[in-house]
Amino acid sequence: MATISDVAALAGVSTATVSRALNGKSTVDPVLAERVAGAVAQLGYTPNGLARSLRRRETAVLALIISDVENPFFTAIARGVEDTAQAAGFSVMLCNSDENTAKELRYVEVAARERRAGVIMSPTTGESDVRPLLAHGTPIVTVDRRLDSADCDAVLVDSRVAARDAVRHLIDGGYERIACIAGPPGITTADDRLDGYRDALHEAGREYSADLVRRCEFRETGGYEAAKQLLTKADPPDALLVSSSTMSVGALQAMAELGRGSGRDVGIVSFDDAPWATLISPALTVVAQPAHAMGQLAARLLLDRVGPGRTHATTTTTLAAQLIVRGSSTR
Amino acid sequence: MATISDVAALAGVSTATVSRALNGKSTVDPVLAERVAGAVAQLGYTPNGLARSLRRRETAVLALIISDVENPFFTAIARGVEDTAQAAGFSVMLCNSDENTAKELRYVEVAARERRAGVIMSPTTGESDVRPLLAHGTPIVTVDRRLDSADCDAVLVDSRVAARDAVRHLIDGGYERIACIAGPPGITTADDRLDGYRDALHEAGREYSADLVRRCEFRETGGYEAAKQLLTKADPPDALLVSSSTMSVGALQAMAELGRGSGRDVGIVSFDDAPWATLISPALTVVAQPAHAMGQLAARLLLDRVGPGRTHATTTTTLAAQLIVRGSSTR
DNA sequence: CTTGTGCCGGAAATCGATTACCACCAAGCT
DNA sequence: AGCTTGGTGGTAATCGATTTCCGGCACAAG
Repeated sequence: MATISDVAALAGVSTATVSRALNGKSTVDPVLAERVAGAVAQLGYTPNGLARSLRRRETAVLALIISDVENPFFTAIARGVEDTAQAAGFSVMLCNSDENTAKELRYVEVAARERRAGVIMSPTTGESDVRPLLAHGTPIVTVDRRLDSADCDAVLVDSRVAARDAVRHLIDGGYERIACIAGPPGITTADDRLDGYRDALHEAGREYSADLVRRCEFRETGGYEAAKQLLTKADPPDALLVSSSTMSVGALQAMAELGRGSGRDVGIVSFDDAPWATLISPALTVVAQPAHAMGQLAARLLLDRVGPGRTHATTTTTLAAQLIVRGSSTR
Repeated sequence: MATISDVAALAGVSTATVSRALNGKSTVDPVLAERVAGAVAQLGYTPNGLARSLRRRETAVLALIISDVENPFFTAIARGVEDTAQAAGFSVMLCNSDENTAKELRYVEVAARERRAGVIMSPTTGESDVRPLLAHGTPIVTVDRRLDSADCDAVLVDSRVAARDAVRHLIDGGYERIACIAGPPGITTADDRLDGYRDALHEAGREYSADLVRRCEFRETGGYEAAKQLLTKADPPDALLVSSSTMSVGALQAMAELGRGSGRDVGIVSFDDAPWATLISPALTVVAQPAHAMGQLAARLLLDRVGPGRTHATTTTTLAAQLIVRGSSTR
């Protein structure tokens, strides 16, 4: 493995000159620069990024901690983050927390230990432990979910309003018993969406009933179980507000098994637009979230804080979600 | 930022002892170990992973270079890789090459520069440049696609046979003019699937016609355009073999726009099982690939090569895909 | 001709850990 | 008693780059 000393020896200069020639910081005699370039090529020298980062006390790597890369919503965020980061010369380390605070903390510790330039996370809970990062002054930006345990930039969607609007839409459509399949307690978006659901019922003068609420993981099986339970009750709901597209896959499967068509029999509105939403019949009404843009923005905010003393006040950006009405929410 | 020297000073011992106490390599007097632990806690010390990696000449980070995290097939692979890596104490750096050899090479260089422990990649072409990795002896495992430019472990699916079987199935179902929507030339799976398509036609004594083949990106828009072109021909096909679920979304959209139902009007078999495959009507016949298992296996193979002189012969594992017949391929 | 002013490149310090090597001490053996 | 042995812990080298500091040289001004 060629090192900078090997290059220096071969080029007949000092390591300092090699470094200067390669980084173009200070001016170097063109003749020497040429010799260095030749030696680099001849040896196939690749600078050791670890040594460089150690000396410079900075890395060009961001960590992205999300709950699950298999969830298309987070995938779109990841894509936005990666696009922006890579354009700025940064790499992205991907971490799946699986909504598990222990796993999340482990990744936070790794990010701190490896001196990542910054961290973008969708925290499992508002109280997730990020002290290892705070101790190092590593900038943090949260995306999709709030973090109360630290003061940092946040890129959110107004889930509560979006959920309220979705339920209003169902109410306007004539649905009488609207149920809510919500995410696990403690996850800020899950709680917010449930609050929005309540808001809409309240506005319409309807009673809120815990009977019509199921809380489960943001996964297909969660949606399946929840929908099955709800629809096999003695007095089943005639509409569902589902908190993610992954859950909707399960919910729609349960409906199919039970012979309930969407729209006419059971109205359904799902969070997250999915590519397949228009392929099913009737097409799925969704609350589309600007996931890719969220990722991009989060990355930009984070990159703004990377580097020396960039400590402006923290910001919270709340983007609007868009209700896209299709056939599944009309009779 | 507390360093090991700070800890040593506070505990009244040398840095060597701190290191030994923390890493449990050599035995350390319990009294001193206690003092070290106290100092660590008091200072909130986190070891600098860069310094450690530099000295140890090894890192606990794998790079995963795939074309697109938004493609569920690759996402599933990523998940398999991450699960296995994280269980072994490794982190995963995610890179999107976008089927772009320049971008791919950039990531290969980063992986080499940052001395990643190993690289798992789905190369854009069989000739992708991985010399920077070879120069460092960084182990490589390819997943889903072959790499001819280096001798490394590979985890593949027998795409050719799978495609052949899928087309056979369509032929048996009575379809007469079967078209193929294939991926870009140069991508090994794309070429293999096309070969399999040819094999089946040949076996059945049918003529191969380039007219019935479209090559496009593994994306929704690619599938859309290709299907639209094929189905608006003077003599349109009555069945489609589509090379990925992302393309199928587009193809199904095109079919819907043109008023062609799947199954009866146009038979369709798609690579990659998708969660929504059973939600559409008729349900989509697919060639399911064991993506998660592929990721796990690739990670295990890679981890087997990480570390000193683990240089056993390279292996190629070819997994079978499974044809899951549903309604979209029967009249 | 001397002094001042840049500029360039080399020597060496530095980043923060791990680890080779050695000094020291206590215990065991002849 | 003297020597060996084994276990501990400190000193300093080391990983491979970047960067500070300084010496030497060239050129301009006085």
